[in-house]
Amino acid sequence: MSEPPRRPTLDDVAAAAGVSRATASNAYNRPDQLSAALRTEILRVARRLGYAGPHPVARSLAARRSGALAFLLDASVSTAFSDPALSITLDALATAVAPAGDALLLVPGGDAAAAQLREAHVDCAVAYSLPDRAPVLRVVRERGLPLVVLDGPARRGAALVRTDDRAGAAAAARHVVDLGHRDVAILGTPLRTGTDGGPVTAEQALTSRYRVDRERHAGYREVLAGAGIEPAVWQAAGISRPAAARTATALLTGAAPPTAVLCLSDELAAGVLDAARRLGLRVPEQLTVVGFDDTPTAAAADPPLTTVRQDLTGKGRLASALATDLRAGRHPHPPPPLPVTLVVRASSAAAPR
Amino acid sequence: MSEPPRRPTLDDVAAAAGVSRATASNAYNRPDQLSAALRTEILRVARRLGYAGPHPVARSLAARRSGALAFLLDASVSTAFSDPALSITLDALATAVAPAGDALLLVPGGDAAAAQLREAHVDCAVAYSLPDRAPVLRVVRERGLPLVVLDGPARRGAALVRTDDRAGAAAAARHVVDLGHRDVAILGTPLRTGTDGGPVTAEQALTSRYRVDRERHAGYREVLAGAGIEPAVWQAAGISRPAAARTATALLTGAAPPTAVLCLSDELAAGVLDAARRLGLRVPEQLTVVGFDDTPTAAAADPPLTTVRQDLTGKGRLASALATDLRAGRHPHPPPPLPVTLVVRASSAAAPR
DNA sequence: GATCGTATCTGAAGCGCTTCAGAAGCGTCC
DNA sequence: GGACGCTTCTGAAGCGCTTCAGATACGATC
Repeated sequence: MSEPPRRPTLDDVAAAAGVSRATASNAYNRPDQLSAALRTEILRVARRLGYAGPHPVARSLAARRSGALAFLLDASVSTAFSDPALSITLDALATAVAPAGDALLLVPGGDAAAAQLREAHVDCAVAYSLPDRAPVLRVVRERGLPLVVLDGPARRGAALVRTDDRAGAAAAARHVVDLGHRDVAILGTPLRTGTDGGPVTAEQALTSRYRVDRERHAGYREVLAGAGIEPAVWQAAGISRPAAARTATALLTGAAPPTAVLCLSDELAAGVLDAARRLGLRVPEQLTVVGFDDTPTAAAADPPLTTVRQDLTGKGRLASALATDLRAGRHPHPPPPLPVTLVVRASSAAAPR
Repeated sequence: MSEPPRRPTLDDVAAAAGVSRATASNAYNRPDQLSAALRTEILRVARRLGYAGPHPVARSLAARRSGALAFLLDASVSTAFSDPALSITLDALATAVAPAGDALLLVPGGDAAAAQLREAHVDCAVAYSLPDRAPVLRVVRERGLPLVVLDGPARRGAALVRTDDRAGAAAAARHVVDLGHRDVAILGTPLRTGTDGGPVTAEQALTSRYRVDRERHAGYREVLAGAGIEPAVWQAAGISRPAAARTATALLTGAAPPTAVLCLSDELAAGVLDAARRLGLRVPEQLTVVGFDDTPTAAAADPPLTTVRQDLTGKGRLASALATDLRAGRHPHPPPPLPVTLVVRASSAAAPR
């Protein structure tokens, strides 16, 4: 194995073109600072030497900016991405930052997250629905990184993007109450990792580590309590559709099966539909199921899910805009919560009598 | 808004601790190069000053390594992640590189991909099932980045991780042939973007831009042709389950409905199950459906999918190992194709007579 | 013809760190 | 008592680039 030849640097290009390094640099960064002819010549020489452009790391060091944002996840990659709401939001964010040449550095949850972020070549962090005391946020503070928080937790100095989850949940609950349901269950995400799923107390649900979950539970409860309904609250075995199906099977075959299930996400709701189908329960005649988020899963479900729509794409784009402000040293006004809409489809109907 | 105070540097720490910069550096990077007592003292001083550790970018420039790999996707984030096979592979890769402090920079397909990679602070790239002439690979070459290719396309100098897709497809086809099916359809991924889905010729399928697809189509064809069967080959409207369901509805209600559908992924197969259910077709009695990959979707489907298992986690781990070799300047031996296994579940049965 | 503005290019000072070749100090060994 | 080997620490040379304050040249301006 021969030693790989040293890659050319900007100095090599400058020397070969007979100009100063500053001029060679300007050929790449400030075309208006040199004559067009010379610029062309420099780029031609660069190509001849096999120079691929200024070294990104050196460029960042000198210019004090890096072309990447850290995207902080709560869970492992496969777990986090088992809810399409994440993909959609992330997609919008990635698409919004791409034109500026920026990319996203994926920092999954886990033991290594803090160390990864400590070494990350980023000048901004975007947190996606982290639990209240995520250790990785400490590194964000220590490094003094601008922070955009999606969904929570709130942090001083950070820009918070949130949806009016409570109002959305309230609308969903109102919907099932109006349909005459009295035996209502709420299916939420796992309150702690590694659970098999099952009933929890309303208090436990309201003190979830995730802001979004707390808000949604609170919204449901608000309306249900107002209607004199004490819902059964269950945590699913995971956030994926199959995990929800497992838990829903237990819920629907339990001692006091509900006639309506309010779910904290569309994936969970789709899992409930799967479980109901296997149990021979007809939706919506015998069981009403309501989701949350209005991901493609909702419209494609059988029957199509009644759900609470939130603008996931707008969320990602807003995060990008806030990150841009923060990186530029501007301190944007806190945006208002993004609105939600109840979308009534075919998975909800009057309570069986 | 006051000017933010300049963040302390290693020089500040060294000065405050009364040592040279080299020693302060060693406190972080080579604990064996200084006395434990002094090291503790230096770190104490650092904490007092609010020094968060060596600046990652400067560190990378000096040490000539960066703590990140680029993960190159063919499509947008939400599209790419609509197949869990990607999440699982990516998860394994991310988990494997995390202990070394490395993270993954997400580079989605699209116009900005090349520019993003040109600016990326990475010292290795991992390509996930890119089409044959992905423009982003040109930047990989220009920058001289080590490259690990998952599934394809092969590139000289790159480490290629592949699965024995052809054998897997052949096994799936053999299975349905042995069950007596003669009217067989193949449901593949879109051959070009933006298609509505529909029939394609066998030749078109065999010249897909994706190596994996070519191999799987070839494997099916090999066995089917040997049995004298000319399958109907369809491309789905997308790689997601709902997209597959749409196309499958057309396929199953067409002029010559198949009794068995071989699908290029589990998501596609799940979509076929959805379509069949809505059409009142019983699986497997009236229709046999076979998937590919054995993602969690397969086992959780109703009925559970017969599919071809490949070791997605192992694939991600192998990619990590190869990347490590490449980054260290070692040139690993080309690994053999990862093995596949046919997993027979409840979605396949003898052809209706 | 002196002054000025403009377009173009350069020198040099960093950006914040790693690392290598020593230097210094000190106990050991024969 | 001098050579030797350790451990511990330092000086200085980069890593490859951006950018700012000039320098230079030249046609325009009054």
